[in-house]
Amino acid sequence: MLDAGTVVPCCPPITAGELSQDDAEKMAAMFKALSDPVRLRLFSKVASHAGGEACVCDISDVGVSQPTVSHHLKKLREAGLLTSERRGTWVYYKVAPPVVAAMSAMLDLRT
Amino acid sequence: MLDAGTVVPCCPPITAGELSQDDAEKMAAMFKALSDPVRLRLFSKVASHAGGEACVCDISDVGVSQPTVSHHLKKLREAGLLTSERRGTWVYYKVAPPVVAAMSAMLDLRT
DNA sequence: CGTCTATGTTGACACTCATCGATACCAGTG
DNA sequence: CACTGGTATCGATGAGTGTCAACATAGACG
Repeated sequence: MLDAGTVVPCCPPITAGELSQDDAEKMAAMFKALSDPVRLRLFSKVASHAGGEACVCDISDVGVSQPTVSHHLKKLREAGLLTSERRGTWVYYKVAPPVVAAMSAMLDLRT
Repeated sequence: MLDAGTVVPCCPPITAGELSQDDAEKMAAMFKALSDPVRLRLFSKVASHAGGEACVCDISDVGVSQPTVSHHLKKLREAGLLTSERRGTWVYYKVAPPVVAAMSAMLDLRT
């Protein structure tokens, strides 16, 4: 699939040195995934759900149509921030802790 | 100016609960500022510079034209991630720690 | 198999954005 | 004052993106 499960966190804190072109593109793609209000809300709904996991049906009331929700979830998946799994009728999304941790660590300003 | 110095960090870790529409829009705007490779590189150059501060002339070799660099720095300023100050001939940009810290804290997955 | 519900995909459209050349603004220096 | 170098703004353009309606797919159930 397009799950981008191979995305590997890459970078030390920004204070540690300039990003390479490559690293900048990788990290920018992750930030871009969270750069839309609808995606941020979907992401927060999954992350704050019990076990960091939620069914699409539990989180899809964000004010846009169902295809749009699906589209945004795909973006979050491709960015490596979420993973998805089908269990019977429903599809469950859960957060990918390593990737999120990499973003958080990059913005850590402690020297 | 448009410095958006009034942008206030708002949000607890995503694991703590769903974001409101308003908070989602605020945070999305910050993430969007870092969602471009050129901006990320500019930001990392400033953040990794001595004192978290750098002259535009020190950081503008990112492979795009001077107007484009200026445009991206403006975006980072408007998002509240950087502040700027003119000192004589040169303009210096420095990181805005509270805003960056808010983004980092939001992605903290500890429960 | 047929049907129903949940989710993903496609195609189209309006809108935003990154980029550049040209130009304007600002502060020294002569 | 004119001139020069650093930075910001403007206008245009091509690429990218969020959104929806329509359709497709997948599993459950009879």
